[in-house]
Amino acid sequence: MARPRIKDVAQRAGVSEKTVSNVINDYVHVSDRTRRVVREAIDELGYRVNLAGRHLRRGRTGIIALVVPELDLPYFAELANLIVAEAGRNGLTVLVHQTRADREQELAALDGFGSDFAEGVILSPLALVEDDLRDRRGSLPTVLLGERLSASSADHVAIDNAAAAREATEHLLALGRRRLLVVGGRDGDSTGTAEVRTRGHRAALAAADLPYDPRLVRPVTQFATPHGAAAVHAALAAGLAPDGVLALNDQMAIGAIRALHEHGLRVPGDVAVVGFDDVEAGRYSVPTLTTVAPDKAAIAAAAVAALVQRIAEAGAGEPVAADGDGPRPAVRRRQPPRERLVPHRLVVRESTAGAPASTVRPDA
Amino acid sequence: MARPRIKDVAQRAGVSEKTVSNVINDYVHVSDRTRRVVREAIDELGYRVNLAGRHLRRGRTGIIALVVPELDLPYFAELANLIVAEAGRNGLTVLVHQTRADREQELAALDGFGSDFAEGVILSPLALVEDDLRDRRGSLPTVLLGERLSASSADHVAIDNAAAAREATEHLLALGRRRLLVVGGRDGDSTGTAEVRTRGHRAALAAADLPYDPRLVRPVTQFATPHGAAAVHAALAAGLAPDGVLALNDQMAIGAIRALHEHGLRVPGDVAVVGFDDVEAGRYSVPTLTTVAPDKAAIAAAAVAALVQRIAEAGAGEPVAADGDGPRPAVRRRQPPRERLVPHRLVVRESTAGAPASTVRPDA
DNA sequence: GGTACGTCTTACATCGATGTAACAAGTTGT
DNA sequence: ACAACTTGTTACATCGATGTAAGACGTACC
Repeated sequence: MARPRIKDVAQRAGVSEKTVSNVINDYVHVSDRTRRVVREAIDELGYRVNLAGRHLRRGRTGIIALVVPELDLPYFAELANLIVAEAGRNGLTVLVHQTRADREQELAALDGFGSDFAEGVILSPLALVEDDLRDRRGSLPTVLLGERLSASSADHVAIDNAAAAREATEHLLALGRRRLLVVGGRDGDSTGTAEVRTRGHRAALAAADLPYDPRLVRPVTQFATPHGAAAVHAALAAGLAPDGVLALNDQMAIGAIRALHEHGLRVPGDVAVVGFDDVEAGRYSVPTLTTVAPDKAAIAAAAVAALVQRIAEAGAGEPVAADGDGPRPAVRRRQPPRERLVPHRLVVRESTAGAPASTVRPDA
Repeated sequence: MARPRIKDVAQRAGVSEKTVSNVINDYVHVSDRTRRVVREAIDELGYRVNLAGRHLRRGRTGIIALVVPELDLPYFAELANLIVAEAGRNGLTVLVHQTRADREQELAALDGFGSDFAEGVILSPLALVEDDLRDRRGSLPTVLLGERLSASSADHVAIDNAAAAREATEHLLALGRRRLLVVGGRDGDSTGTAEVRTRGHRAALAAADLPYDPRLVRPVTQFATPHGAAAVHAALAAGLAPDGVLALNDQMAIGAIRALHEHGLRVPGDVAVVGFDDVEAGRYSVPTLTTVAPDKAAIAAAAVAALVQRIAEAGAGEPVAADGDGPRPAVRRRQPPRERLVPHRLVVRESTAGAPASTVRPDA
């Protein structure tokens, strides 16, 4: 009736509980006969190991948290996808949380949600400020994605946003576009994604000896499709007549294309559009979307690798499974935060090239 | 150095471990003074409850698994989003897994991934067949989404797919369209999504006294954008000249629009297109997409509610936290599987209506 | 004043799995 | 045949938190 325990398996197989445990964990010194008998008992009872018990004893849960602003933003969905897979390869299970860009939620995530369930956190912060990260007592191993928080004590994984924005802008300039609208852009010297990309954009303008018009930089409250559309509507209504759009993510680029369409402007004929992220939707939109493609698999791999290493470092100082009172292992020493830059490339498609491309054929 | 335990808090506060536990769990009979002292000790040490220990003792983990084919399919991402939120409201944490439509993975999910960590599973099956669900010994509480498996012992939540497909088809017929291509359709009498929707489509044709042309039903191997595009390419290449497309999800509809565009056909002028799922991409595509919109929030709510109930039923028969050897509670009796239909509605947009719609403005 | 009761706190056992150390058996060498 | 190993198995303590039952303390009432 109730779920069988190791004790039940042991009784049925006529061995001790520890022997069953040894079989389950592929301990070497178990005779083949015993092993077989235990396996049979396990099968007959439908026994499955209780992770609560195992985790308690082992001191490890094998669970990490992935914390993103919105899971239904395609960029984060695709990234979550890759991170779950990568974590699986490392024997870790991923708990996905979303914060809806709420600072309290992001702080809770850093704190392991008030418990020490997760062993580490991969966090894509939006609302946090640097002070939030300065002195975190709980100090759950943490890796940050995207936004950089300079004062932080956590590792950070991202593309070179300034260089990427600069390349995207140079691409538009090379096409002869001169009045470039930056959708989601924001002036300032903070380390936020919007600011860093805007600085890259300005660097490209400066390098080409072109003037910078602040009115063409349109901040948004969210990097979402409707906000991209609204920014374009507002810009056009304000009499600005852009011939190019640098949208700081693909969602906003798609919104921008939509808005341009509603104003009777052709893309790329009248206005060329570039996005960021290379989400799938941009590969099948009309027109297809030129975009800065981060190597998402590399981001996932780097983030998981960094977290695994941090967890190992943190665990090294703790008496994880040391019975008795032997001497403690070497004292843990916290390593300084690491910065990992991941490659990106500009993928040119119809929204800037104008050349018709054929849809990829699936299944041979 | 090492993470503080209840024992450490107790020592610091000068009380017993149980008293600390009582404070943490808001037990009533604790004096205000003691409560305050304990709270201070907790704060000073940065104590956080260890969930492994708590779960072991309580016999519950508060974790459910959500298992979907692909997290980066927008439909599942949006649904996951809602389910995570809904589960949170019920005090449950969600572990997200993806199966990539692999039968082994789906079976592993039903089995709780070989452990009894999760208390229940919400599964969107693609590769499972009915026999897989017939006699599951582990019998983790399970709720199925989408595909219906008639012989199953699990609850099921979905929209009325046949009725929805019928309504979508009737909409196309009402516009005067007569040669309707069914992208992703499939003849047969199974309970798979493709078959059920195709039957709904045929019912609409029959009700309108229109002939059924099997060549216009194009099966696909995956409900993904490129497959939708490929199906349209193939149909046009085969000389079929549809004036309407019923794509069985929005991803394929977007692929279909893309393919039609490449063939110089206008949407909806030459060909009207309807999709399923109402994903965000369809609200900002050019043209915007007419689609069958399932009430996703209702799906999430129904799925979580059903699972919560199943978990409660399953737990009722187990000696969850009964110390000693008192009499067991009443024997658990398994309830028959429940079928929950969730509302849907047809959202008419440009891809069939042709009337220009204005982009929604965000932020007031 | 003494008893009965209510409030607050504690000692202890327990959830399930596993590391440690000890102990049977069996093997090898001399 | 006996010591010195190796191999296979077991008893027991333990991870951290909490339910149970019982004890300590205080108050109220007769």
